[in-house]
Amino acid sequence: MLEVAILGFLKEAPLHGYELKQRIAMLTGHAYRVSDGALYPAILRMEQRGWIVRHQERGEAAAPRQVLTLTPDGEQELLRLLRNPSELEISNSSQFNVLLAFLKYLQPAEQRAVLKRRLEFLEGARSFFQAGGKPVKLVEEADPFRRGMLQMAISSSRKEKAWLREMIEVLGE
Amino acid sequence: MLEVAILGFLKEAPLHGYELKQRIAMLTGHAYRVSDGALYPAILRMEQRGWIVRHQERGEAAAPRQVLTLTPDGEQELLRLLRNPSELEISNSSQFNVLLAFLKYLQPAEQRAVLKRRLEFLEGARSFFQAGGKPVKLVEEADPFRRGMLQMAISSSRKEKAWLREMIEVLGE
DNA sequence: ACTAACATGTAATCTGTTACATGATTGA
DNA sequence: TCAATCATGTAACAGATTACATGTTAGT
Repeated sequence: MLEVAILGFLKEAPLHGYELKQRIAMLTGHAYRVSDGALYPAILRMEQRGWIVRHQERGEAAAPRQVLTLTPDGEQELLRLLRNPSELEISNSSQFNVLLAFLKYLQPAEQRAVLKRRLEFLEGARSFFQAGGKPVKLVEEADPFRRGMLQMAISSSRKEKAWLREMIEVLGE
Repeated sequence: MLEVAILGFLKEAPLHGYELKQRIAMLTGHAYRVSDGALYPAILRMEQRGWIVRHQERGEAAAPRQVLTLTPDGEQELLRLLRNPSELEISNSSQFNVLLAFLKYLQPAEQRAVLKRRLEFLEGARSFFQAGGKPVKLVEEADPFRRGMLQMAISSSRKEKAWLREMIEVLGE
């Protein structure tokens, strides 16, 4: 996820680490804040793999900025990651949203394939949420907190499925 | 998150590891599947800390089940975790949902405090989602994938805030 | 005969969190 | 003067992923 986000934002424009951190926080609605101890080692790793290069620039304040630019290899890696999402990236909303944020870089047929995988996941007879081990229907759930969860989950799932179906049709075949 | 889920489900009833895995998957709408390499070491850790005890039972098929029971210490730990959620657990929807699933074990005033923290997070002037570094309004977002993200995020956020306000009022003062 | 579900674990490796470490600029 | 924002990094530790390892039972 971190890697997709870094590569994705760098494809849009060269950025330095601090800026990446802010954009990732915004992208996820501040639900995920990258820590320095995750970000800077990740940048270093990706530099060593040849996906990004850095050049120094004097900072606005404080330490000099390490401006990061995507290499052709990095771009290929981004596309590869977007084309082949893991099960986690398909099933987890936050992870999937990161994919969605950079899906524009794929071809329509590839975009369609990713959206279809997400739709199939959501459509799967997964009857989520349960109390005593068995799936629970909204009306049967007595706990108001779980009722709330269920209600919100059902409503967002419905909305997302409708949107996915529409997009898949537009991207069309 | 894993620990809250394990302790929470075990407060409902003694369970073995495999069953815990299934319940956690259901709880999260299959968005999060605990791997064996995460679950069993976690169980061992929690046993060593005195939060759970195990007793063997012959398996229905396969290996003998290690049925896990919550100790009084484990129960205290669960309550402690529910009362003092981290920023991540407040800000991340999936994490927050796990809290919600076991919030019934807290006192109304404590429940209220947790819901209020979540509401404050959602209400914060965070203007989430962005394209070029600045917050973006729905109408200004050209990328259909990001538009979709934004739309769905706005709608679920609205729904959740309304629900939180209602619950907070019901829980009183 | 094979696959899925049942059931538990370990080991290598990777990644993340948290805390430490440093230091400049801007605004209250 | 103090806090916030800017800006980058390292180190100790905890935790997760993936693959390995083993074996049964029920259904097709």
